[in-house]
Amino acid sequence: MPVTPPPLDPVRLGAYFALMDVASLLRHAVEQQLREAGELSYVQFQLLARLGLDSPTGSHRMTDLADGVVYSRSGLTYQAGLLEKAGLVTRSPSPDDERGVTVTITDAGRARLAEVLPGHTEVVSRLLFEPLSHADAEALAQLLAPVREHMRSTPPRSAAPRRRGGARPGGS
Amino acid sequence: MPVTPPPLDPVRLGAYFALMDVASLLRHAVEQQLREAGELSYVQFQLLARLGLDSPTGSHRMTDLADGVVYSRSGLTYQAGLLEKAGLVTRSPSPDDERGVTVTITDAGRARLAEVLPGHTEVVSRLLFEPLSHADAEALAQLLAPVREHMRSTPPRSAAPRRRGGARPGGS
DNA sequence: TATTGTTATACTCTATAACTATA
DNA sequence: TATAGTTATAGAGTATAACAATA
Repeated sequence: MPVTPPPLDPVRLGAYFALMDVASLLRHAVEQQLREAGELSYVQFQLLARLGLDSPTGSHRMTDLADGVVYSRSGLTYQAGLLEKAGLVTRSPSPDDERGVTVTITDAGRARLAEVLPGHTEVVSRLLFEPLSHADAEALAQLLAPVREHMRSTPPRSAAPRRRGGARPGGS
Repeated sequence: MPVTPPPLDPVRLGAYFALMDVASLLRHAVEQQLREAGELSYVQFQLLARLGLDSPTGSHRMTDLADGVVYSRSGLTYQAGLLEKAGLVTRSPSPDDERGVTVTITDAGRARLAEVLPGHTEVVSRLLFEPLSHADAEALAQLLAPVREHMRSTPPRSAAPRRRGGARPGGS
């Protein structure tokens, strides 16, 4: 019998809705730009960016790639499949673990990324950062960093995908 | 011939990705909760919340509802249709403008909202606000408020849906 | 037995364009 | 002619479950 939690105070409620609105509008704009400039979905862009910018080798295991980008394995397989079909990545069995698949960005993938990046930057700068000072941006980053870590380390509350029924939060 | 815009500095880049990550994780969690607790999508929840919490009368014109919640008219029609089918809202011709449609939340809609709200609050509190002080939340709200306004007032850059080809940003 | 990844499938959501009706 | 909304339709994306293969 869960006790009714205290409702969000107006300040937090406002912060929550502002966050969702801003992210939603930004994502919509960014997806449009990515689509028009390079036929990429945002998820595909994230995958390419991880491979091309984050990784020195240009490679990642599927599992590592999934982290934070996608919420189901099959979703990642789907997106990676699209990228592969477009010639932007290759997939090959991981050398050390035969179960694993290593995804590697191709030259075409890097080229596509480079093609898309300026416009992407432009949209983000214009939409998100135009009304923010550099100090604001820094403050924003520092506010959100611990939240991101917290979210990533917090179990999704239905951690075990093996359970059959799952806990139905039903109750009254 | 657009000059290559200056790339985002690391601070802004970090803020951007943190924002997108946080919002994405939060939305995912929230959608799951809404679905489990009340068979609602996030968009449907937003619509109900606007009608039930924002509006004193419990009514809104479609056009007003669309604002910021949905990016195409047909999308709103679709979601409003689902809500109506579920008995959570009603739709009727607007009294003053025969073209318009007024959407009104029903008692069942309010009940559903009340049913879902505690769990919703709980998820947001736990995921988003646990690592933030009240002052942090306030700072976040104040940083995002002008961004939201800016985004809302910035034309989507392809304002005219009448154009056929559209400008292909192609050319490298 | 646990983990990695794929496949099949079903479903939700979104967007475009064509259309109707009122202002 | 412009605006409000609906419909038809098509496509993209997601998630679940069953499956195969390796650790």
